[in-house]
Amino acid sequence: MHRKDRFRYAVAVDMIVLTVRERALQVLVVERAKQPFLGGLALPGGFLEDGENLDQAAHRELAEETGLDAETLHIRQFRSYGDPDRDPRGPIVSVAYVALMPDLPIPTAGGDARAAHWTPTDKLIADPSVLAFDHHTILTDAIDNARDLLSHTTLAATFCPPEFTISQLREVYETVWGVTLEPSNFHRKITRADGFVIPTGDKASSDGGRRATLYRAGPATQLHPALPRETSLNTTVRLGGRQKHSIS
Amino acid sequence: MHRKDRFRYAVAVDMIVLTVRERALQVLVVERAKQPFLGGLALPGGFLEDGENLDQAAHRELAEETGLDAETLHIRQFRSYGDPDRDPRGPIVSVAYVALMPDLPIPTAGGDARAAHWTPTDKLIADPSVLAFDHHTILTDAIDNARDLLSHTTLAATFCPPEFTISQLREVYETVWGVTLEPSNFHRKITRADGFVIPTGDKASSDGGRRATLYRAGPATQLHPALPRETSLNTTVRLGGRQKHSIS
DNA sequence: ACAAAAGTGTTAAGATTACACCCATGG
DNA sequence: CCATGGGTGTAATCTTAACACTTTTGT
Repeated sequence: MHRKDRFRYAVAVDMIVLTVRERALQVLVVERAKQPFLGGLALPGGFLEDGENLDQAAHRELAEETGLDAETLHIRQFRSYGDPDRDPRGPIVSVAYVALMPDLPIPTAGGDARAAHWTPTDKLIADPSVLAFDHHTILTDAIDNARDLLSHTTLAATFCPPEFTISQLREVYETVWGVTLEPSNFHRKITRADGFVIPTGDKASSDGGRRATLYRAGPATQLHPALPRETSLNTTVRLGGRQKHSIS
Repeated sequence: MHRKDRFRYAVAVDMIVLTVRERALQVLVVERAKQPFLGGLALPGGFLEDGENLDQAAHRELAEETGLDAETLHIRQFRSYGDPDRDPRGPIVSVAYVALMPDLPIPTAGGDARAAHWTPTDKLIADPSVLAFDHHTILTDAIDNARDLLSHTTLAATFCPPEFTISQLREVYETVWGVTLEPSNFHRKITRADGFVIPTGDKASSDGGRRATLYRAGPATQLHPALPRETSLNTTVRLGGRQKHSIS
């Protein structure tokens, strides 16, 4: 290690802001207003400013891009990307943050000309060339990670509004995992998991059906036992005369 | 975002190299050979070199500090630390990597004067001032993360040599979690989990007891169902006349 | 009344726990 | 032969999966 010939990098944060919206997992993307990739789609993000730490930069960027104060949202550092040629402008290390949020309207982007908007993730993942830089890789990694976390944490609730029904929570799991879950068993499992959800006392309004109890997120962060993604609760499908699991 | 007034950082990788050794979770630390913190203890690591990506730097640093080729080891990026004042030398973003390895002798450090040596983690965690920089925080975060991962992944096997017995694997869990597990039930759970361990056909040598079957790590990475850290398999303790769980 | 969603009951199958007990080995 | 650790058997208990069925709402 020779003195003083250290390589220097710009450091950026990139935000993967996910929500469940219209029965699809969607992510916030911006249209780039400058080179490189002018006019292309990218994850929102930006460079660290003087004196800022990583978390502060992530919160600031989220506020700038979405107008949302991130106090109540789940924001968490995910991983860093540092390939020397990942950005044509030069050596840039990007620290990726994942934010999970309910399906809120985005109060239009701030000072930046580019506006953020929701996009279904499956379209972005299917074509790796749609997103600029290495953002396709970052998005894919982040979604894989989020999917894993749903099973043994209570994170799914951060996709829901402050008060929600068990069915809304089930829709989150079903959408993110792309499975169908058995409503009655799901209901029992969630309501019995200690500290996952707590009833508010109110009932949701209904459109053709019994009114559901409203819950808010409880204090628990870990879900035990886990909600298995591949084996249980998947609804059975009858083909011919015998039963088969939809996933097996 | 004003053009060209980007803040620039040096980028370092820090390695949290963990093993289970002498019935304790131990970590590789080095004695610092220069300022700052000259003579103090720190996690091994170093700055990125020209053209290197993050993973390459992590592998290079591990080889330099331990002489070990990291092909077979489990190395994984963990998280990044970027507080502006985390290093007195200036703005340095550190990308922390966790490596889990069996209890191998460290073939003495390479070109660097400082030698790496194993240290029990509990001593380092108990006194936050022993480690230089923010390495106490980094180590604590990494260990918490590793503990969580053991329950629903097959990572515990990466603490074992290429061929190992179920008891050795059990010792890993017991040591990292600080619990006692019921040997017979643990045996069944592990051997029945699909793809976790596969028998080599050989038997281990014994010192007073039946010779144990040797296994090597299987292809599975996720463990299902998970090994619960808090509730099950913990051995019961008899006090007075009735049973109590050691953890409950 | 009817459809549709919420939620409870029930039963068979499977997993977990605690512990008895047999097996193999070194001293 | 006996202490020690490896490993199987087993019964009580708990959890899960599947689905029938009741409750509550809007149309």
